[in-house]
Amino acid sequence: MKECPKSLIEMREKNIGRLFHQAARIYSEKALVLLHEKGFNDITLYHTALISNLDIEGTQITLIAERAGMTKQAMGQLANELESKGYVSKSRDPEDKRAYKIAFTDKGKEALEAAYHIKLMIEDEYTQILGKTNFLQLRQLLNTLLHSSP
Amino acid sequence: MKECPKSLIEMREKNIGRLFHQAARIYSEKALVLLHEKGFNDITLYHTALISNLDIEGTQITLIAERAGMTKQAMGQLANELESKGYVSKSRDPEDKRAYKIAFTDKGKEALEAAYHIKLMIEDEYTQILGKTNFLQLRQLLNTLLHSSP
DNA sequence: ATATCATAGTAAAGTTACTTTACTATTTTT
DNA sequence: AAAAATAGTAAAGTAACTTTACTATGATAT
Repeated sequence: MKECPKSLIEMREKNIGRLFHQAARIYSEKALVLLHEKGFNDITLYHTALISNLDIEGTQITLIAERAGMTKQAMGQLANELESKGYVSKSRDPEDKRAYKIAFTDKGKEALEAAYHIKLMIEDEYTQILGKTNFLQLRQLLNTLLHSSP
Repeated sequence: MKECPKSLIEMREKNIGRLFHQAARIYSEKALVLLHEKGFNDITLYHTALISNLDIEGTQITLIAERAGMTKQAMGQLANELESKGYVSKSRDPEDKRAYKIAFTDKGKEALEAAYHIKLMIEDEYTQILGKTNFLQLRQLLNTLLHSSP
């Protein structure tokens, strides 16, 4: 019978990976609830893969997919869904007849703006918990980690 | 035509929620690659929902499910998969004939130990990037955030 | 003691968020 | 003008779940 070091039991407590996951999940859930409360209740977290990679002046599906790190098929599907919900428009790119330009509709811009305010609200909440300096340092540390990790 | 404040464009850069997500994803992917390299290549991230909530002395399916925040059906399925892969055993709980006790096999304990070393390796890498004090503070700040956020 | 309610787990179907494979319509390169 | 690359679509498949519905056992209330 293999023995199991005590440390393995403690392992779960402070694991930085788990902390990242929990933090991410809590943030997402909170943001989504608030977005739904503001009336945009047909948006899921999946949709944000498109929304958060769409430029104001419009973007091709393949480029959005690349930015989001997913296939163009999946992004095409997302674009259709968000188009039918009225958040984005889909029009032929005049410079390339194969391509489409996905762009925000007015409703889409309103949702984006709502999302921005929610972001500010949550950051405010975190600042109140941690203090301004600590919050800024948390963000800075995460940024450093992500930019230096290959 | 709705106008779009400039700040919305910058919004994506420093969003703390996105930082959490990216950090979590990068950590997970790295950990999984290393675990596969150590020979445990039939484990997915999904499986860690069971593994990381299993006590050394064995745990009932329903309790693991509760800890992982998922249904007992899903956890039952996970338990069967990990049993067939040889990482956990499934035996009737002598104190409750309805229940099963899921426990690590020797192979499971080896995988857990490997996971522990991988955790240490990644933390070490992060410490080298950020410095010891900063790394510890990052973990502390995340802990504070998660424990005070309702 | 026994009816009833709760709990542990299973079975099967459905859903979401994707990927893979295979295709068409243009554009670019040669 | 032919060949190769690119933008997008279509349809099927997969992973990671949940929902609904069930059985077996245990706890509680009379």
